[in-house]
Amino acid sequence: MATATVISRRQAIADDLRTQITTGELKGGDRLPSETNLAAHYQVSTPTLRGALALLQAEGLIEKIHGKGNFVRHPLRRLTYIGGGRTWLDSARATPQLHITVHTSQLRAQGHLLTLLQVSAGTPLMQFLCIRHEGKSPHSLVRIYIPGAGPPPADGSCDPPRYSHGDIEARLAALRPALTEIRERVTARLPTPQEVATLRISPTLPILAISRSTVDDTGHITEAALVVLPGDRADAHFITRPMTEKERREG
Amino acid sequence: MATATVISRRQAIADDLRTQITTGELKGGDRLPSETNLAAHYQVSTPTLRGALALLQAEGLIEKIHGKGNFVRHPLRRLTYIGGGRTWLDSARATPQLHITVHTSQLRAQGHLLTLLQVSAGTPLMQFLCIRHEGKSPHSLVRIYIPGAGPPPADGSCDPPRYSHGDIEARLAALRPALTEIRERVTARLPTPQEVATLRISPTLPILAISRSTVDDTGHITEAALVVLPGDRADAHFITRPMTEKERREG
DNA sequence: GAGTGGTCTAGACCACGAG
DNA sequence: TCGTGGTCTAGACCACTCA
Repeated sequence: MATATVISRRQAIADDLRTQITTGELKGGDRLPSETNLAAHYQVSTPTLRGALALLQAEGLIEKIHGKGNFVRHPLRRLTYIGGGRTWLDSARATPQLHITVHTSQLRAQGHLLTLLQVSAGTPLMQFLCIRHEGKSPHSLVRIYIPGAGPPPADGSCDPPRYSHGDIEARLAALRPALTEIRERVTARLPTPQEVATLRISPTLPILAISRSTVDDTGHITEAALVVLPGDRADAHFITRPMTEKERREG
Repeated sequence: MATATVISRRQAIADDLRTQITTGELKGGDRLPSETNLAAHYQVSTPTLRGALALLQAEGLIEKIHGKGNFVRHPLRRLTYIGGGRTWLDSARATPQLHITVHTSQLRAQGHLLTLLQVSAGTPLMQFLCIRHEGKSPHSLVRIYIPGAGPPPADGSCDPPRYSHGDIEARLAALRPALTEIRERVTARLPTPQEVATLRISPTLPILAISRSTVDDTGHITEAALVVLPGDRADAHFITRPMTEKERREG
């Protein structure tokens, strides 16, 4: 019995659309026909057709935008996060057409931030929410936290002060000379519904999540960051010098 | 407008089942009620209920077995890969009940191994395929490659020589004093069908993949490894000492 | 308001596993 | 054979985008 390869309808449709995309018949930025039309064309019901599109979305080939349509993604520009504090500088140089929007806010430490920053609950924090864009599509997401209140707002205004990404770079660079080590914890997980929305990715597209703590020579954490990198467009590099014999015994 | 959190039916059901699992109301190995019964209990249609189960499967909480039912996975023992060459020693100590099976083979370099090991096609390699088990379930997977032929088989026998995991550790440790750096490239991706089979995981469970190259002081790669860690049961830590000013200028 | 995707329904039929 | 999960249908209704 050659039941070995029972190709489901959604697989067959996904295969067809995938070859149209990879052969260039459908180019990056193109809008697909509406799901209703596609369903009629392939003679399947809409849920089945949506199953096919979900596969393509999980592969990062298409982008679904509610109310507008399904769009072929531009060929993915792979970005490399570099560990050890050399993080965004190199990649920003390598791909200058990426731009970053920053939202600044102040909040008080709670939840997982307590362990990440090693502070007690209620400690004031500056949060920098940085979203990288490639063209009009969101690419990746970083939240940077710095303990201690930033410059207070002029009056009772709710608007936090505005910072550019350059400001943050400068501020982080200023912290560097005194630091003793950078700890980076890397996990692979599915995106949260929130991340699905802001990054417009599939709920089944793996996320490379990095939580980074920068420790100064007094043992305090001067900065922490939560980096969210969709797995289809980013990876991370770490280069480590070997420990000496002495370090290995003590470590 | 409080449209911010419209919880879908499948999310609500997944949340309910998830808390039942994490609180221990449903234990590892338990079989869930049939999808038809669950759908009746939650008063939803079967496709909706299956959507909820798909979420739990992607999180690694349940395992679907066609024709038998849906089963709660045994609680996951989280393991930490430590970068920079201190890789398996610490974690093995921390969880001694994990055991590792090693399959040794010889092959000739080709494909992606060429760039990983920086050798030319056809170079003989030793491959150590290490599978970690926790009890009877496979946990994670490492392939270690060392350029150069190992001890040749006694005669024409196809069986490669057998090594224990300790042998490999010893061999890697012997390489360490002369090495200059370890490069680790970390990605998040979906598992290959092969990995789905050998690790018995969901096709939508994110994988943390690490490819590691160990470079000696002559610039040659003495060892490389491909580490496959299911995202629900492992993460990776990297600790970096900061570069000096001199290093930063040169780097 | 017109058109789009997002979610859901209440069934149907097929494929697999075990007795 | 029976109960299970896997796939699919032909609609319905809601939410979002844009003119």
